Amino acid sequence: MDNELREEELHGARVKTALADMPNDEQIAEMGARFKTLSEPSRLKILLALAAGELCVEHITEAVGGNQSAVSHQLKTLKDNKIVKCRREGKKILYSVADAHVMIMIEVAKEHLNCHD
Amino acid sequence: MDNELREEELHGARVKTALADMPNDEQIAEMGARFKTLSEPSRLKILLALAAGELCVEHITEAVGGNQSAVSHQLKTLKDNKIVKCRREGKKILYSVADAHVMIMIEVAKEHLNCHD
DNA sequence: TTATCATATGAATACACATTCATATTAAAT
DNA sequence: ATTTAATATGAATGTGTATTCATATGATAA
Repeated sequence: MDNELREEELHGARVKTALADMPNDEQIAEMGARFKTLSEPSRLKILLALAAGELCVEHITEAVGGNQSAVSHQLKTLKDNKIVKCRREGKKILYSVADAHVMIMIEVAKEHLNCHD
Repeated sequence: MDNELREEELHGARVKTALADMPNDEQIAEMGARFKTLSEPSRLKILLALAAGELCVEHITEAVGGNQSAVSHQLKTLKDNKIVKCRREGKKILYSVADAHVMIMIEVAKEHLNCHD
C-alpha cells in the first residue's frame, strides 16, 4: 500500500510545520524559565499571596509558611526573574507583582484545576 | 502617626485575603507539577512539535534534536503527567497532545514572548 | 524462526536548586 | 553610639532529575 507513504508525507509535512513554527532556542529558554519559576510550590504560594496586593516579607512568610530565609531566597529568585519588584518603606521591604503575564498564567492554571477533562 | 497602624491593618487584611483565596496544598502541588512539566526546554519543544499534529518518536526526535532515548524518557514524563497520549500503528508509536489546557498555557507564554513590558 | 526496525527502560552520572543555619546588612529607636 | 528589628546572603546539604549508554521489548518482515 502507499498508505504508509501518505502517512510518511503527512508526518513529514507536520515536522516541517513544527520546525517552521518553532520558536528559537533563546525564546524556548525564556518560556521555560518562566514556567520553571512557577513550578515550585513555595514560589507559587508567594505569588498567590501577592495577588492580593503589596506585602512585606514578614507577612509573606506568614501567608506561605516556612521560615524567613527560605522566603527571602525565593523572593530573590522572583526578583531576578523580574516577576516581582520591591521598595523600601522604613524597616520593611514591600514586595509586589511586576509581571502581569505570569499572573495570567497562574489564573489560567487555577481555573483549570478541577477539570477532570 | 497611626499611618503605620493603618498600613498594618491593610496588610493584615491582605494576608487574610491571600490565605482565604489560597488553593490548598494539593492544588498548589498540582499547579506546580503542570508548570514544572513545561519548564524543561526539551519537553517544551516536544509539545510545540506535537502542536502540529500526531507524530511518531522518530519524527519528534528529528523536530526537537537530541537523541532517541532522551526523547523517549521525556515522552514518558509527559505521558505520566497525562499531557500526551499515544497509540501504536504498526512498528511506530504515534504521540499526540492529550491536555488542551497545557497547550493554552504554552500559547499564552508564546504570545507574551516579545513583550518588553 | 530469525533478523530487523521502532521504541522503551534501567543504571549511572552529573548538575541544578530548595532549604536550613549562621551571619551580615541596613534602618530605625533608644 | 548602641541596640533592636527586618531582611538579605553565603555556604553546606540533600534531593530531584535530565541526559547518556547499553540493553530490553515488541512488532513486523524475510
